[in-house]
Amino acid sequence: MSRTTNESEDVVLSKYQSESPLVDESNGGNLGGVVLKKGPWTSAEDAILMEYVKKHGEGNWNAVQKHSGLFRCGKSCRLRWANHLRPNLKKGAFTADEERMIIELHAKMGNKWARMAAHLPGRTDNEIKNYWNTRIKRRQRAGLPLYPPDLCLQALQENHQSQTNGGINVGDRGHHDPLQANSYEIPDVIFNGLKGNNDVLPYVSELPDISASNMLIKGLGSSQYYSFLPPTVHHQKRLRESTDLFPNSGVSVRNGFPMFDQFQNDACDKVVRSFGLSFPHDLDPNKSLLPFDATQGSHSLSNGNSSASKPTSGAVKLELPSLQYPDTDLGSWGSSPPPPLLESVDAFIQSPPVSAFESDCPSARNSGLLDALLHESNALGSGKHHSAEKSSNSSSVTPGAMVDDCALNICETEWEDCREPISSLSHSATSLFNECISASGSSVDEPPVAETLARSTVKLEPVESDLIPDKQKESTQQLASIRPDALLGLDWLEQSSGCVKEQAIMTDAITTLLGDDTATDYKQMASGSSTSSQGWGFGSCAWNNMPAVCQMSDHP
DNA sequence: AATTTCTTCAACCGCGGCAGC
DNA sequence: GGCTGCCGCGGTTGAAGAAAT
Repeated sequence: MSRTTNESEDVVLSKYQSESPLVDESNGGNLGGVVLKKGPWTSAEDAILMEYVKKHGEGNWNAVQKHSGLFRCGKSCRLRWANHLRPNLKKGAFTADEERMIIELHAKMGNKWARMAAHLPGRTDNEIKNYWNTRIKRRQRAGLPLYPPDLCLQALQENHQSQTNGGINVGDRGHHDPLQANSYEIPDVIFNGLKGNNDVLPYVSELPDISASNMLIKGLGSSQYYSFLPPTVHHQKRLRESTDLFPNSGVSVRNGFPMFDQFQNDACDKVVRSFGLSFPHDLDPNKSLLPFDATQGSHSLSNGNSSASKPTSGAVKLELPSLQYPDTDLGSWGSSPPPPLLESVDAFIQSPPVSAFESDCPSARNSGLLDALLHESNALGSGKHHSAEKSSNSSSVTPGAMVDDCALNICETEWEDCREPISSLSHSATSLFNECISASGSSVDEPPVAETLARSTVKLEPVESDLIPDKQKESTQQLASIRPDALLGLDWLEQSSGCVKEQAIMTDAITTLLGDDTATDYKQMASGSSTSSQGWGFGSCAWNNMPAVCQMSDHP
């Protein structure tokens, strides 16, 4: 849609110069006393610009104003040309193919709109960007994952198979074939990308060779706590939104995602994307490395204070969060409440780093949380004769080793902050979990799951396990692996607090909120997938070993 | 029918990279 | 090496239209 204004066609440009409020009087907008116009382009201006480009070709945009009499800055001209006047521009809605392409490309590249546009002839970066943002917003509002739930389930099954066959190969990447990989194993290269994306995840900068991906990324990439969640019956509004999104879809959401068929054989993609985390591939598909890219699902995630603190309702406006996270102030780290780790993860999810294969990653900033942790670890470790050295020199450290050996002890004061029940950690985790739940089909009309869960988690009310139906107990055990607090490695806190039974509350809440059917589904799926706590605990495991700002301290 | 709210997208802004001087 | 100007990119804004109330 071009919003070229039609006003008095043959614009008397001088009119704008003198009268229009849409003049750029800012620096650079006033070239030699000429006030440049801003705002919507008129068709006359378009004509002038087109004429100019015909004569002089593209480029040298700043000369446009001089030579054509167009009172627009070069930037504006370039933009207008590139987005609207350029020949061969495709107008109209994106085709299914294009949509699929965008999704794929975004998974690979993150928010590299221009690069994505290069793969979509006739489309502009702006169009793609707008499309993506709109899509994210829509799906976010709908509480839907970017990717169809059934793919999550399938991925889960496949993952289970792979786990059954090969077990979890945590930390041993030496003989790792990425293509055959455990879907959750994210190579360290991801963190190389992270290091380059300080705005997004500043806390991992300058990480030594610790396999941070083991700590963090697996948790995010892990889908157990998401994909096992039952398929859903969307409530009306959400259903409408999803059908809006995927016009071809019937009741089944799956049908609305024809474009994902090609991902069917890529469990990794499915798992990750189902969770709303898209891991950009190496541009070389053969490598199939998975630089961390998490895009969708990011709003609940990224908005650390959204879901948990407010009832989830249709009225809740889920805005795209600003990515402008304040710079980390390590100086105040020790005293400032909750380490913004998950928020940074949230931000990270929102604006995934580009593949580490891209060379344009800026250098890391030595201001990372994990960096700080490591630093402290080293300090403490040297005192305690812990093998911090080991961790810092190892390029592949198992999560367990991380905890056992790394000595990344957080001082108690820091942990005190973490314990704050309504910390951003719990918020984020709850948001995350809420995302999972809602994506699984709970509707906005349903009780606010996350809030309920959060309350459960926060209150730590003891519940007699005897009061919990067996089925729920089952679920409880399963759920223990997927609870947001578990994901955050908070298990030990509860245990140390004598609140183990609180898990039951979670299950109770889940069962209540999801309803019997879905709860049953969930239980079936859980039991069908694995009875091994390790299998189900993978996500938990990952999260338990995650940055564990929370965990690394005095864990017994 | 009027008003409000939401969605979309064109355009702007600021920043960084690069080249030329 | 520093400065300047140009270009391109990605994030954000705000007007216009659509949908909901």
